[in-house]
Amino acid sequence: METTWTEQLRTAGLRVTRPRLSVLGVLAEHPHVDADTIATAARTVHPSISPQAVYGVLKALVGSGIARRIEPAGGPALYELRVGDNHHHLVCRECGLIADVDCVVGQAPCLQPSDAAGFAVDEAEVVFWGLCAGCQVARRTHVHGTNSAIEEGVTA
Amino acid sequence: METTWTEQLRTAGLRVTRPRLSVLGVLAEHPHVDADTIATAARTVHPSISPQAVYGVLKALVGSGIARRIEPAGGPALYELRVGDNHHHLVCRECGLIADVDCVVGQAPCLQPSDAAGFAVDEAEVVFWGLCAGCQVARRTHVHGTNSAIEEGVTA
DNA sequence: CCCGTTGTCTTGAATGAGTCAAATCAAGAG
DNA sequence: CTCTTGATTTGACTCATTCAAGACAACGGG
Repeated sequence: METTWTEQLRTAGLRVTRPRLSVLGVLAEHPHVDADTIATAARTVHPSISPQAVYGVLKALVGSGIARRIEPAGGPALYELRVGDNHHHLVCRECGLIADVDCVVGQAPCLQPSDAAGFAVDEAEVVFWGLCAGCQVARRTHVHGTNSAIEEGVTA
Repeated sequence: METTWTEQLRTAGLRVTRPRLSVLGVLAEHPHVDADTIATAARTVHPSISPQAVYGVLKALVGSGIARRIEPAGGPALYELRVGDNHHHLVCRECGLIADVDCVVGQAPCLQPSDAAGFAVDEAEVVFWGLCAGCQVARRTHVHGTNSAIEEGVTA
């Protein structure tokens, strides 16, 4: 898996650079991260990387279909490497945790709204909002404090 | 319809003020508008209204369930008065036009992902991305210019 | 193995949506 | 009419993201 990054970049017509490999490394470890977290994490392996380089890399990756950008309401954009399999997301209202959901309907699922109003639909984006397991427990225990750590744990 | 705004505000425990009625007026005429457009439009009827007042009003309206906030990726937040009927949206990639879609599956539709991963889901948000009728024509006519006017037309 | 081209990264500044805080103002109860 | 309290104004500020110019490095050709 790891060794294909170089090939993937080359195939996409992109040069293989340190910043790009660093960002890909971070994305592989953390399924859903924002640009700032990527920058911080990437710096442990490539200290001189700049925030703008991260934005540039991400734009290139998204543009060539290697990564995907998701923008949950009320937060910064997140990036993930899982592309092309039309999956959706569960977002925790409390802590921001994100989990993947495979599409309920099959391959091209929600692509048919009841009334398309003349639109040529090419993508259906589905976001499920709710409370993750951890935050449900925290709320039941009446520990109403905000455990707002945005961590990645549900990878399965 | 118009006369109930006052009642709606009172029922929600909110004071009936000029800025609030102005914003409600704009929202009633334009199904999906961003805060800045609301401010501009509201100013034709209440010239002294400030942008921050609009944000405050919108927050109050959303908080009490009178309005709904939607945040399409890559653009500012939009507001609409249609609430509580669990409908979704069609967004035009080209011009930003937004149309409503009634839910395909019924009342509480997409609320059941295939694998909830322990989440307690309380809302499913669906966004269909594509090209509106107008932009399809424009593209076929090889008029590849950007007709980027964000207007409301599909209210039906 | 070195060199030049060209795409990429760095540095620094700017934009735009949205928020926060203090002071003023007015809705509506008494 | 007056007072209380919630709403609005004004102004400064944060944060994510983008733009621009110059320095740098990947990699194909010599």
